[in-house]
Amino acid sequence: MNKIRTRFAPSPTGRMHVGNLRTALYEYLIAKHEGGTFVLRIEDTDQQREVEGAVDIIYRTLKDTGLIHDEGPDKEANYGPYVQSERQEKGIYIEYAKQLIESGDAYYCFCSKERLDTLRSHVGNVEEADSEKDFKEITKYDKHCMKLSKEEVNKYLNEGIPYTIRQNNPTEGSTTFKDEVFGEISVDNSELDDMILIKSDGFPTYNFANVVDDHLMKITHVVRGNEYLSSTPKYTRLYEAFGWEEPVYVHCPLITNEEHKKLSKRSGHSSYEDLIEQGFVSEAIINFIALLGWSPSNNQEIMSLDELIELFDYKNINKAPAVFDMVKLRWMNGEYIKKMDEQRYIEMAMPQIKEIITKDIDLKKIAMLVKTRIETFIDIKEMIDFFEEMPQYDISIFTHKKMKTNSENSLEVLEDLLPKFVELQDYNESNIEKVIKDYIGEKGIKNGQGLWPIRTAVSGKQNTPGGAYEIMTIIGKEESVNRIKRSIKMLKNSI
RNA sequence: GGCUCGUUGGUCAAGGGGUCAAGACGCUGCCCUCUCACGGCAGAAUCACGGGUUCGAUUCCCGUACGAGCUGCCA
Repeated sequence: MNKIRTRFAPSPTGRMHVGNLRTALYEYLIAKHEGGTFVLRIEDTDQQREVEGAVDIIYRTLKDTGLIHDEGPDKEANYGPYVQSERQEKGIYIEYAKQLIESGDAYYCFCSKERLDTLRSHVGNVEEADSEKDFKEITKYDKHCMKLSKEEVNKYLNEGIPYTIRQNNPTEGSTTFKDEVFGEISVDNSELDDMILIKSDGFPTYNFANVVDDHLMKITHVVRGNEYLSSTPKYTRLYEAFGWEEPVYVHCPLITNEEHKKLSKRSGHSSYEDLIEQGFVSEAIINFIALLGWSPSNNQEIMSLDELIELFDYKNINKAPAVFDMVKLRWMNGEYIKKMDEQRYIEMAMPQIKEIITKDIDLKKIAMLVKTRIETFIDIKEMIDFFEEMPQYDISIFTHKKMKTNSENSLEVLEDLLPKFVELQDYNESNIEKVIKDYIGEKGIKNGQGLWPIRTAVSGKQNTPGGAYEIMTIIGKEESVNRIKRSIKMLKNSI
């Protein structure tokens, strides 16, 4: 059996869409599972849409996610160039297109945009239409230019009239292809439009370049989104016209938003970069999208890239579209943060912490306090603001039913303990704990009755990461004492 | 509109002619606990509908409904 070769063929139009990332992931996994080759090819055939710097984003994303390609523009091997505009310059596509013209499987088309417009027929009635969907244009080229004689074609060519080259599809019979996920699919040839192979600017269309390059680069498995399922029969015709062997097709189910619509740029989490900016971890993103439309036979959910390579089998990719569930991604990200080794965690958490805290206190300790409490790094900020500055708060939070606390007994605890903290020479966590524990023991009260008032007094919040000891240690003696004094004052005023 | 595809809890999903229809997220409750979180335990919640085939259909077939994708000199 031939060695598997898959390819990731993005067009450099901006950030990496998660749908594309998942396709890249599956392509990588399919290749690596079998020890095959993963190729990167840049499809920059649309000069209009090309965005500067987008190629760098592609490189960076693949590197950051660990989807390392074996061949590509930066890793030339035997099948280069790996950039379609460079291949176009070499005349590769036009050469193959002409071959098709020779065999009668393609033809020159000189139709103007205006003529093409008149071909569009409207379906539905504007007045009756509920939405634009109900009023759609349908187009199918009428093979007008196929009737041109060879002389006419040459004449137009010599005159420099702009032209495209179109595929000549049969109008009768049907075309069948096999997809590994969706099975056999047949379409009537009458449905097949004579799609454009070479655009009037000389560039190939995506569809044509794809077929030519995949063949030339010996790609064995074509993995792509389900949105290409409908155009695949036209690919089949192309392979047939060339007499080339068709690759194995693996069409992946769509990824949708909560509204079950194809994930769009507007969704806010549609690109890898968006997700990173929102505090997600690369590994978690990869893990999560791997599970969108696929699951391993052992039912494992948390998987490293290596485990994915081991477990991945495209035979059990799903057909149904999958909703991108932000809530589950958040959970998974939290799992990765909890498991993360300390050094890397601190490194990633620190920028967030420094945005909130300017004081010279133990930031690392704060970081460790929130490690099991966050799902994304962005979550840190709102949790730790009280370390920087005591928030405005209402004394009603001293009252807690389960802790059996209220303003009166909280005041008592604070007044009893304040002098002890003031006296405390070595103000560290274990000493603070000892003071409080001793006091609780002497008074014969529950832990909660002693600790709730203190934690509340030094934080001004009902919920905090960490308990009284940790917070007091971090903010230090002076600040602790000041905050307790302030709370005592508030309590006195209200009683 | 046409073509193509899809439909197991709210979401991701396993399964597949006879099951109490896995698991995970989320949700609810309990335990742990100085709060929140972590961790542990428990619970509610699913085979779109209608016909077949069959002793038996969530599973196979056909329709219907609903949803989605495509219908570009975009990819």
